[in-house]
Amino acid sequence: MEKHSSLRPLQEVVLKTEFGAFLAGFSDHGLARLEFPEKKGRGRTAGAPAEHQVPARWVRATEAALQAMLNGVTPARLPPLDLSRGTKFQGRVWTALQTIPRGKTLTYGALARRIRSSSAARAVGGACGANPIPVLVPCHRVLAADGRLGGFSQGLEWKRSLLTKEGVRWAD
DNA sequence: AATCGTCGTTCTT
DNA sequence: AAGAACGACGATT
Repeated sequence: MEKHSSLRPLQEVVLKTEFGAFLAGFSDHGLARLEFPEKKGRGRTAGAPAEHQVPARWVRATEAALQAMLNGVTPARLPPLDLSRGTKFQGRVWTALQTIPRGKTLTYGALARRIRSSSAARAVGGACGANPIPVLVPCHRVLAADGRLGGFSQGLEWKRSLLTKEGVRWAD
């Protein structure tokens, strides 16, 4: 068995969507990272040299799931997710995030309580920001306690867009 | 609106 | 190996 796949580089695959080209990073265990489209123009033309080393169904599942999520629809199924690359605490947060259903939200504080770290709301925010698979691991469903959006590492526009498509309303 | 408590992570010694 | 600094926070004043 591999001693620690953490250092091994991920196999990168470009995912073209109607919202731009995302970059998926796969480990031996599944999807480990998802990068958003580059800001201006400059699409991802990457040669994806190692694409053939990634199971085709993982790629297909990722594409389909991403496509669904970007349209506010719950994916029928997800590719295997490899969330093993974070700290223990981050792992708990990322796991908890996956239990928030479409159309629902939690506050950072509520999420903290859910993982039994009731006073760690702020740290939870940090872990959300470190979420390696945004969108599929729905960190956009976490709002601030005052009903406002809170932050989003990929830019608040994405958070607004995703939540709107999921029918969620928030405070300005 | 300003301040302070809290806690995991990251940067500095 | 500590300690300081830093946030996608929250409660208080």
